[in-house]
Amino acid sequence: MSGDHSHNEDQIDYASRVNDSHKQKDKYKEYKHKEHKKDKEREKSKHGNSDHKDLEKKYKDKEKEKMKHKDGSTDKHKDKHKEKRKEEKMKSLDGKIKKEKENGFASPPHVKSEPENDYHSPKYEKSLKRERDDDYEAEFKPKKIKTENDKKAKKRKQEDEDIKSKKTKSKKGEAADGKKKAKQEPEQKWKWWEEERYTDGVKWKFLEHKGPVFAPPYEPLPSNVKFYYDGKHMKLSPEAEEVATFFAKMLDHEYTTKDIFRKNFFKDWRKEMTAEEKSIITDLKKCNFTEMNEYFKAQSEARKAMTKEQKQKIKAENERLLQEYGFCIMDNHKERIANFRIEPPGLFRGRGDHPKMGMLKRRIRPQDIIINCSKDSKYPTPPPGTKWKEVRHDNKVTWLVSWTENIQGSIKYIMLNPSSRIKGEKDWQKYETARRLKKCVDRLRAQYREDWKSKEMRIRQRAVALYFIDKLALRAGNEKEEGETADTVGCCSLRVEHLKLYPENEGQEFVVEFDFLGKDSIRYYNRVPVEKRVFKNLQLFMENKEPDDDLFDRLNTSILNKHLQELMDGLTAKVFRTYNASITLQQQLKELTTADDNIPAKILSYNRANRAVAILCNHQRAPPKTFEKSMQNLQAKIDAKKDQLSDAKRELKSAKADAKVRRDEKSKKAVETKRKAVQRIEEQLMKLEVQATDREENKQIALGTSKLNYLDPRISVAW
DNA sequence: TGCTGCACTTAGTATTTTGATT
DNA sequence: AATCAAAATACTAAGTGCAGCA
Repeated sequence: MSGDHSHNEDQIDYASRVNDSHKQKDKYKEYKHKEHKKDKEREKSKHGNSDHKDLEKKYKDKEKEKMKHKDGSTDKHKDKHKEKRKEEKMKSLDGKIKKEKENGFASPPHVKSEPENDYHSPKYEKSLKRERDDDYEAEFKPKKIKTENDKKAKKRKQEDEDIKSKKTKSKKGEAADGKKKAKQEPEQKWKWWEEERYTDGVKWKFLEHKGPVFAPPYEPLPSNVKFYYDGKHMKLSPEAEEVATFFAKMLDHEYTTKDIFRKNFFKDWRKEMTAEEKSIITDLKKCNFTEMNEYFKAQSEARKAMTKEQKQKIKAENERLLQEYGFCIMDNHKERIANFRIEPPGLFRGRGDHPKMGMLKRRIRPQDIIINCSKDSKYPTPPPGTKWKEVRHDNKVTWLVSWTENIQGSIKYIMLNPSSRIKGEKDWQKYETARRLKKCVDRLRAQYREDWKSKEMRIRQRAVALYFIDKLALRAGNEKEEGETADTVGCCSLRVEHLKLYPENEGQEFVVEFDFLGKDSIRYYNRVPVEKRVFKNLQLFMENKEPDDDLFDRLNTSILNKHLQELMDGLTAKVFRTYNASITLQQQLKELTTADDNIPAKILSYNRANRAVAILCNHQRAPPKTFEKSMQNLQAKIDAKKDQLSDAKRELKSAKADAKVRRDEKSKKAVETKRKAVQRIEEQLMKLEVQATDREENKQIALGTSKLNYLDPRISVAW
């Protein structure tokens, strides 16, 4: 990697959501670190379903398999499973895998239900830590590592099981006490990543599910909750009332102050009114929803104040629903569905300056629903007296249910959970592609640098765009329909008005300033020095153009992607984001960690690295609502600690003085104790302070997204 | 070549749960 | 037991990219 591609955080300056101007006052500072957050995360990690971590394990295993193959096994399949079995010893599932293999994905037979909670030992990660000096690369190193690897794997498995079955709460120390008696797991996780994938476009052979769960019907308000128009009480028809409640529920939200939102809402609301209502209600400003609003607030208060039993009951009911509708059977396996509930009606909450915000999102009925399942499955039954729009059997797609949404006219789907085979495989592939990119990225970079000099405008534009995508991790930037969505852009759709060129800026040459709204109307602001050629090209591209003209007028995403496809199979613009996020993580980890750091220090480093990635990808969030308050609380804690510290110090002093006079064992001991106390408090204080800085720094940065979508779990595992 | 529709990933926010602390 | 922050999860909007068509 050439030097100018290292993404360091000072490249990226400050960014914020523009449509929320009060939130952007804080400058992005040099980030510091957080100690405990991750600490806790790892140390405890009780409840499973951390899909991500789960995946880490899967990848890990899969990789191991690959190594084995390289080691010269001939018959992939069998060997694979034999070895695996051996490894897993008595794990009770002998033959299971094999069977699956054989009857492939025939219809029903017996279905194995996967334990839905995939626990994942945090310790497991630790124990792996130095296992491999992995590189973010497709290179496997079969040799020596293998044996060691296997051993550890065994151990890890045990731990894994152990944790799983025990739901242990105690945070154990180091890996040492991890592997007690490994309990036998009755239910074995399905290791889809050890199986063959479908090749042709087929996504499954058998699919059975119960269909979606519809939103509960509207419950009219009690008669004492009134709506007033122009000061006068007015009883609304149920249809109009329902829509009114949508608005009433949002009264505290900024949305309801926005003109577009109000306008759209009012227009759609009127459509639901009776002729009479329509004739009376002509001005939203004269509508008084406060009683309704208060009613809903009271409702949610009441819900919070419910007794344990009541809460239990609701929980149980949810659980029942989940058990019944939350799973499907796909190719012999019971898999979790991500979103089995149909989106309830409400007001559309577009992000940024969305022209359609406030529009009524219709209630979805069975006759809007398309069911997808296999022919030989038991079809889901529509609610009594209703019909599905269609039942189809398309095994080239992964969705179970779809419907067309009325705001944008786009299609919504019900699909599987990320832990499912179908999603996991895709995710795995994504990182594989990114690894392949690593192998040829140098060549690609050389090429686009060359292309900056091309005689053809379209090639130059393509090359510069690619440079941005690579260096700054910009998104591709498909064009979008004007007026249908918020005005946001990505690389290919950048307009002249989105960048400023400075031949000279703060001591640096050829600085480009980006300022635009990207996905979700998150502001991207960055000032970055570029190479002279790029700069000259940009000047050229911007010549004689209006601010709202396209910067790359000879380029769009499909041209760019077509080009990328030629350079490397499967390469598209977004692969660069994955690649650069992952490589940044890896670099940062390398840079920040020293081999013999203690655990907290390592965790700290991991967090920093993670944050660097989030900054690179411009992942932001609105500062949490309770931010100010929680900050104050923390500050109070710090102050208290400080007091405590000075007290302790004083005590230490007097103890010392005392010891000097008395010169006996007892007083000496007392000094020691006091000294330790001071030390302890100092440590605690430091921790708190770090926490404070960290929280401040993290205010606007969202770490989750990168962790979830961009960072190859193998890097974390290897580390 | 451009357009559109579809399928799927990525994203931020809202809500719920957890677990630590007082 | 009450409170609160953080983590996990639910939700759904907003992207990407491809295929099929004219």
